[in-house]
Amino acid sequence: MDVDDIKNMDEFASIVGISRPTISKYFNDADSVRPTTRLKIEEALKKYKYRPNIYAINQNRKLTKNIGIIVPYLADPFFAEIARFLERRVLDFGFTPSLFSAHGDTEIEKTILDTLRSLRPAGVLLAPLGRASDKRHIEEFCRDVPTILFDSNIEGMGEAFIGSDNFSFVSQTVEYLSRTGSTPTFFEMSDPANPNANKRRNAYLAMMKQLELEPHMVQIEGSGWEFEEIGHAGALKILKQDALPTDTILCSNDRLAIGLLSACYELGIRVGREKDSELRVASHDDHPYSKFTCPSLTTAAHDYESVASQSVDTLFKLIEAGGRFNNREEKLFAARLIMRDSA
Amino acid sequence: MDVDDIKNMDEFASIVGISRPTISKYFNDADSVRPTTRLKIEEALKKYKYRPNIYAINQNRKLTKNIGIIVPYLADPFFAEIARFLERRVLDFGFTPSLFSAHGDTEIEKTILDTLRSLRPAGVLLAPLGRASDKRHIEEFCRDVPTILFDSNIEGMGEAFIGSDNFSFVSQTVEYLSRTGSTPTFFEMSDPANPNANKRRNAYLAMMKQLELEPHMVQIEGSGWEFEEIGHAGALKILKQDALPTDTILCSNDRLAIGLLSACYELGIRVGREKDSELRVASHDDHPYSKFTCPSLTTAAHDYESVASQSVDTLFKLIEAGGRFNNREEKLFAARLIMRDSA
DNA sequence: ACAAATTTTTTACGCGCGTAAATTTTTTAT
DNA sequence: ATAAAAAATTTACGCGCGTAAAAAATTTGT
Repeated sequence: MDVDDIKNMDEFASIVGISRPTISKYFNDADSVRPTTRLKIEEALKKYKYRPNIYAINQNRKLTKNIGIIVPYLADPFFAEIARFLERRVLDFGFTPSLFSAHGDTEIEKTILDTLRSLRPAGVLLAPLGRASDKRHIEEFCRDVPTILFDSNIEGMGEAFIGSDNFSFVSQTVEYLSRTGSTPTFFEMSDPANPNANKRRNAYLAMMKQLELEPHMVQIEGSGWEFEEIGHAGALKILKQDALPTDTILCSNDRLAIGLLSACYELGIRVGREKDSELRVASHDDHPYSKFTCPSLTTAAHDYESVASQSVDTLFKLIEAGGRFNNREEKLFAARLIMRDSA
Repeated sequence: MDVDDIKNMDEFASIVGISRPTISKYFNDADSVRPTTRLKIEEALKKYKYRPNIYAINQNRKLTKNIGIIVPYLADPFFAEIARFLERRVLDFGFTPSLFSAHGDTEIEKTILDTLRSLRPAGVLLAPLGRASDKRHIEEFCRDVPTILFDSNIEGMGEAFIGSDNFSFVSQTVEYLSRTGSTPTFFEMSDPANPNANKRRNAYLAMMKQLELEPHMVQIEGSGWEFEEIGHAGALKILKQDALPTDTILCSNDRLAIGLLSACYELGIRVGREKDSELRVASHDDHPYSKFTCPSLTTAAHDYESVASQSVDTLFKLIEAGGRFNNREEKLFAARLIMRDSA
């Protein structure tokens, strides 16, 4: 039955009746031993449920089976969601994911990097804070640890970047909005920390030029990661002074839109695509809550699954390649327009 | 300058000119060595930035400096938020937090427990799935690892439980709602997985009895952790058939309320405490997004800070006590009523 | 059935650090 | 200054496992 007082591989080996090196081989790769011995080991494993000491293993292996996952802000369900996909995929490869959140803080991000380095992970999936990141620190980290960046790109950092194609996001929303109604006004933070925000701004300007429309920008104040609060406060200010150039708003991201929609509600502004609506609102990200805003939010969706899969696959390709690529790959996934009630 | 090719403590010791055991002592407790030697070590540390191998340390120490944190569903911002508090507090103690999410899945929770056990953590903070948890598995885990439960209680599991006082939540909302308007109807899932949900139901019934009011329950179908979706679908059904016994709804938790409010919006039902409102809605948790619902949600707030602090403090008390308490402590924190626009 | 190829066993060392015991050095108290 | 106390050093062993090399056993091909 359950006899689990086996404390090392030697004991387990003598119980199974197989030498320790063979047992060791089995745990490194179950297929590297003869089927008959594998069976013997696995049956003994059920009876005695012994597990090799993870610390002893990692001390002696050049490469651990740990994969670090770092996100900038875990309280944002978008990152929680993508982290979930990443974790699952890492487990599929037989590796152990370790999840960290920088909580929007530069120093915490640095601490995580240091902690992670001492864990000697096989590789790391990093979604950096962006502008707030300590680039030198990240660069130094990437020299020691095979790292793939995802979601937020920082030029030259890491061996590859996997993310979403911001132009694809914005071009679809802009095209849709301008085709079905008035010209969209771009609603964003004046000084965004996230590089995607800048790319979206540029994409908006490029699209408006392409469509030969006059661009309008509303840039609100605020810093940090409390985007809903920032969007709410900024929208209240703008809406109260009736300073909107058009009656269609395209938010840089869904979290700002959530704040904006709540401000509209407070002020009694009817949002939607119906005839009696005063304002249309669309956005980007397909945040898990964008389905439950009032009205539900028209947005452009990330391909979570693809970004996560590609990130993990690329990381393992990198690990197999010895931690270095010849060229820094960049892979971007297109957005999918989600039409709901807000626009 | 930066010379970081020191690979073990022996090398570092000879560079500093101090014996290895003393260096080892320093890393275990910087105050355990003479101030002058401490200074020597710390200056060398800056020049050569050596860090002891974490795996070698943990292999030889009976107790690691790891603290496991397990939450049932990290995509719920409530858990992301409390995890953030917990992490910070654990770091304050000089320990390393490892965060895991069961993603609402029994098997994942079991896997996490197994992984964590092999990490030999000094202690674990566990918010279990609840009814979906494999109790035998958790019980077995708690025998090996000093564990504190938080948020969701499972009788007898772990050495202590820290959470919120569900009666405090419900008594305040019920009292407020019944005092200022019509009798609240309790809105919940018919078969909730979370033990807090059951406690809230009972608290509602007890409070209604105490106030000598007739209780009304609306129980909606659904399973899993997508509470917004469940609340939305359930509310649509109820509202469409006009089956509400009163014009005041008290949701079991904010995530259900978020779904319910979006359903109300879709159906054009005016929610709020103004004269022309048709329905009042209140809830419990003070979910990070409850400020941005339409209308903003009147709710009862957790004392995040206290629950987190108390959980971590209790865990370290447990660790110092050798992993066992004589009595299983239970500490509950009261709620704070947050009045917003929905009721 | 025999040689060749494969797998397993035996033996042995090393990883980096914790830690105990005995000794030496330094600090503190009188 | 001297004895007592505290801290540091020396020495040495152990933790549990990876892994290399050589020998032995097993499997495979013919």
